Amino acid sequence: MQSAWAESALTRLRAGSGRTGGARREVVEYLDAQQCCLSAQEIHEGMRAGGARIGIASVYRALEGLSQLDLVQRVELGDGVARYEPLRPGGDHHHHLVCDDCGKVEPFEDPSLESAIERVAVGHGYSVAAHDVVLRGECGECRG
Amino acid sequence: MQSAWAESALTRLRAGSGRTGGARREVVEYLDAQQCCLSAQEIHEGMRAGGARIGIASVYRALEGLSQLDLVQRVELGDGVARYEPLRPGGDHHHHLVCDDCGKVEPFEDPSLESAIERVAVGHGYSVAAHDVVLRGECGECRG
DNA sequence: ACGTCTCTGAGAACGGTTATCATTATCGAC
DNA sequence: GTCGATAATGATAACCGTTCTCAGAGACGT
Repeated sequence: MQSAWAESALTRLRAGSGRTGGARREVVEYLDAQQCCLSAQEIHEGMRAGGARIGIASVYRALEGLSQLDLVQRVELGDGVARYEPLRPGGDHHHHLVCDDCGKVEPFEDPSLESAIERVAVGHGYSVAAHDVVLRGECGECRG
Repeated sequence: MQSAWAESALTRLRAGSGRTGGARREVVEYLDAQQCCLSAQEIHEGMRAGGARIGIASVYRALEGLSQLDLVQRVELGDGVARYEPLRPGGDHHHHLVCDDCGKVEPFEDPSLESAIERVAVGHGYSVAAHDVVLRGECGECRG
């Protein structure tokens, strides 16, 4: 059973070069089961733990291809590692709250934030393809 | 002639350990003359080009200290390198527009964006210490 | 000026990401 | 189904930004 996202991702990847090897398909399926962003290394370890014999290079290649097709969102949370998450059409567009203490990452969405961003982009003559908003601080638990 | 920011930065760096070597002072002075964000390597090269015999390690150390004191803002634009810019009190709090084509980085500020962020933080019980907003796309020139 | 202790700078080490390359697997043609 | 061309794969090396190490230099109190 595959979601519409996974199906679309495989189709569009295949359209690029005519072929789809096993590695890219497995990456798509693994990503499809995730809720929030993961680093390339986490994806690699998770897939190996699940029995896949995939190489780290293939994970990066798959993510690069998916990113260029706007099928995954590349997210930088400020710790120097890139994270990735599926970009489902019309779906749950969100950003991230990061706790500096415990490292917890929490998604959020806010329509007024989105409209403010859109206003800025238009006002500066930009055609904005992507935007990241990262809030860092202390979460409720760490504040005690 | 030093700005209030440079003076405050040197005073507060000195308060930390009691001493201020030449390297940190030169980094502060160099940063003080900048308009927008620079990477550590750009800062290093710029200072060497200006005749300073500073090592890259000292640049990173100075930036780390300044960052902990909230005297510089660390900015990630999504290309995997950290950039830094002076954080002047009460001043021009801004975020960045990045052109995917020509690489141009342009600052912007938007009060309604700030208030939307503040609302999100409060709503999630976070005490937000910092936030980054990065918009990526094509600038007016590259769109033709 | 002296001694102590921090800062400094060169280079090594580190970790995430990208490039290389021999091998494997896919897909169309037959 | 088999074959051949060719893209994908995975192990490893290379790369690059950042951090660590350490001997030597410099700053500060006396």
